[in-house]
Amino acid sequence: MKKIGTSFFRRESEIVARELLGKILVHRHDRSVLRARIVETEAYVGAHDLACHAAKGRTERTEVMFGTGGCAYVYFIYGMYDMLNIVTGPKNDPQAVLIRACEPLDGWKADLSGPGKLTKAMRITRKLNGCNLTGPLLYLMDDGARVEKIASSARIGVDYSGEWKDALLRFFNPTSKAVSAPRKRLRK
DNA sequence: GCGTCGATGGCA
DNA sequence: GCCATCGACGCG
Repeated sequence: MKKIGTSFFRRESEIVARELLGKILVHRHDRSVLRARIVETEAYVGAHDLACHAAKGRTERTEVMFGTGGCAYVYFIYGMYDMLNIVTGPKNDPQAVLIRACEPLDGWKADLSGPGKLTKAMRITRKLNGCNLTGPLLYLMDDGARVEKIASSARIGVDYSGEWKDALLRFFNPTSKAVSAPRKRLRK
């Protein structure tokens, strides 16, 4: 069981999105520790990716994505949900991986089968935007677990993104029951 | 089991 | 006026 370090995050988001499957997300909150295994991710591959928020330019909201990989990008959407992303790649290359679903660990009973559900249950909010993922609060662990097979599909909810809407940049563990709802759109 | 719809607020 | 969402509701 080892904590994941900076070099892991400084690579392309597609690679990181695949490798994050099976890794453990840890949030130390109040006096408790919330842990969950990642089973579904999406890669947003850069400013040229029209589904990536950074395609609309460098703004206060997207600023974190322009930093070096290894920080959290947490944004608020639909007036009620926070989305957790992991910034990847080098400085000034805005890439990120959206964490879409996890399985709770340590006997914790929670439904983490969706990006909004998982942040709510894990108490992850915009206050963690910009947080360094190699720090003590929010971080990732590798316990050596291997994901047998990785399934892919188009990303969810990005129909507005032209030719990018069909890119196979959603990755998930097909054996997990915690994968978010639109399992159907999988196309191998 | 499906499709549709409304909640709700920050952002450009 | 959009949204990297979710749960409730109506159907039959």
